[in-house]
Amino acid sequence: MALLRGAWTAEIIWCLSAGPRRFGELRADLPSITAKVLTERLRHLESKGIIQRLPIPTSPPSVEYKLTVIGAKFLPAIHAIAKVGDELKFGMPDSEADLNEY
Amino acid sequence: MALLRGAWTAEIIWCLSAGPRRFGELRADLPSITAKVLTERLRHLESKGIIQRLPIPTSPPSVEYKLTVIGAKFLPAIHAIAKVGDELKFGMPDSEADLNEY
DNA sequence: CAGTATCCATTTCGATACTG
DNA sequence: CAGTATCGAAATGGATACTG
Repeated sequence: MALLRGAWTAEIIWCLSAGPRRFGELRADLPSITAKVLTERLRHLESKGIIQRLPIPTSPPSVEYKLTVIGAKFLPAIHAIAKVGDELKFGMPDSEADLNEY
Repeated sequence: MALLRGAWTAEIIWCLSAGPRRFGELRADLPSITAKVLTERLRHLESKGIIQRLPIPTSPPSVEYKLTVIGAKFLPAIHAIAKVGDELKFGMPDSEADLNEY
């Protein structure tokens, strides 16, 4: 949890789960994140070894971010979280949810 | 993620996954949480419908907290998170982790 | 036992403006 | 394009002391 801390963190990992992505693409994926916060989160995740930053020396410059092997280990957890989110947002079709009190 | 926000939140749900638990028991489970923060988290989780608070009119008074049906939906996600945590702390025995770059 | 009441430090977020 | 610089607001966390 300490590693997933902070707004957007899980969402960023989610976005990178489909493959490497550039800074601008991440901004587009996360419509309401600011450049400042995105940079903060990316730097944080990088410092924890969860993502890797790869500057590509083109002009204009571009930078790619990708999950590391360590970062990929979070995917099952992120998917599980996303699944709960969906269930709570849309409900489960043909649910038996209320049949068994926990 | 918004619902799991805050330190201790996931740990509290984890503690309640084995069954109802009283305030004092939760404090014992989470050795370094303060009463104030525990109360805050419990009230928050209650307001989101994730746990239920059941005062038991004894003397001295005791209060039980338990997961709601909604709260139980978080368990797969919490377990997945816990699993990653273990992997990162102790490493996977006989790992093939590094064979496939993500 | 199960909390409240204060106070304070730190972290985090967001908006806006600017740059190599 | 991919950031950085500032600033202020808000959320969060922790310590300590007190209570019905």
